[in-house]
Amino acid sequence: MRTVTIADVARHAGVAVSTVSYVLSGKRAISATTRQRVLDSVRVLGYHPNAGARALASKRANVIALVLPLRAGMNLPVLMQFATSVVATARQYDHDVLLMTADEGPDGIRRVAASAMVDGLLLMDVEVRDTRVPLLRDLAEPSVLIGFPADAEGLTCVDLDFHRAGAICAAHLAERGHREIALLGAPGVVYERGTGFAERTRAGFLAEATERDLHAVAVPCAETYDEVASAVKLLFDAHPGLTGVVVHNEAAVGHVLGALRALGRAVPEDVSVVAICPDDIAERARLTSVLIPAEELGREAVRLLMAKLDGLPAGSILLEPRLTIRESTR
DNA sequence: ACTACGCAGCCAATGACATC
DNA sequence: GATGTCATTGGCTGCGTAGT
Repeated sequence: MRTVTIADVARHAGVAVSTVSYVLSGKRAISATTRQRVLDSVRVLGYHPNAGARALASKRANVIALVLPLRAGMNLPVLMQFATSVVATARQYDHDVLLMTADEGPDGIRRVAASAMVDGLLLMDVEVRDTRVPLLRDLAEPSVLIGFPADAEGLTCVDLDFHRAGAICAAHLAERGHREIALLGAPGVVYERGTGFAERTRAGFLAEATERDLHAVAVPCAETYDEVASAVKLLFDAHPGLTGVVVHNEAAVGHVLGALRALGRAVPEDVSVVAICPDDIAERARLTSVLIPAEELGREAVRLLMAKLDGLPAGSILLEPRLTIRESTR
């Protein structure tokens, strides 16, 4: 059976092709009776617009690219929260999402953008010196970054204010009377790569600790139980007076708690723990935490990209972190 | 003023035909 | 036979306008 085109709908409804187009796009007023006749024909014939033809005529693909590197040390559940939120929000703006991983490198981004396959790009896991950033400046298509590169001039970026997040955690522990605190961060490779959020959390944490005259250390943290356990043991061997720990590593949170238990240190009686992680993880373990608002970040990123597609100015956004106090700190 | 129509144009792929 | 030129094709959008 031949696919149904807009011409079939027009014939069936007894109107012009352009009238059908206007009914469907809503860009011009069409009388209620004509409108209903067209919509009935659409339903009866089972018409769906041809995306290729629509892109040809409108110069809009109604597709955005989500560039997601899937590098070592990334936390997949959090990444999926972002991706889900991006796809759902894009649908609200009548856009679909093309998922790109990093295997193809900058060439892949260039190819997809230059071929008019997508109208705009969303980049996740942006590094401080991201090689993709210079490319984005040259591209005709608008883009939004989730994460901040070193030089964000002329770019639209969205992120949680991780510097503040690190500081808030240190401040909370200080207010609860802790004098010696530690940050267990992302895996080492993440710092070596220059991923902004990891570095900024550490900087904010250490700066706030210095400000409040605390003794503070920050160490990277792997994700298998054995590695976490030995890191935690080393930490307490080196700093026996440690009573406050901030964990900025979703995958390691559970292991850190297990390792503390194994060392005979009770939470929160002996050690207070603050996590920077999605709410569901913190909720499950009743941890005091700063939420990573993946859902909101994805939504805001799409919103900004859509604004840019409409030619509107779109400034960068830093979301203010919020601390939720649960049972793991005292 | 309002409604709906006609038609040019969007761009890459393909076919028809001419030239080397 | 390979190569070049040009018109046509596809589904849809949106400007300009005819008919009330």
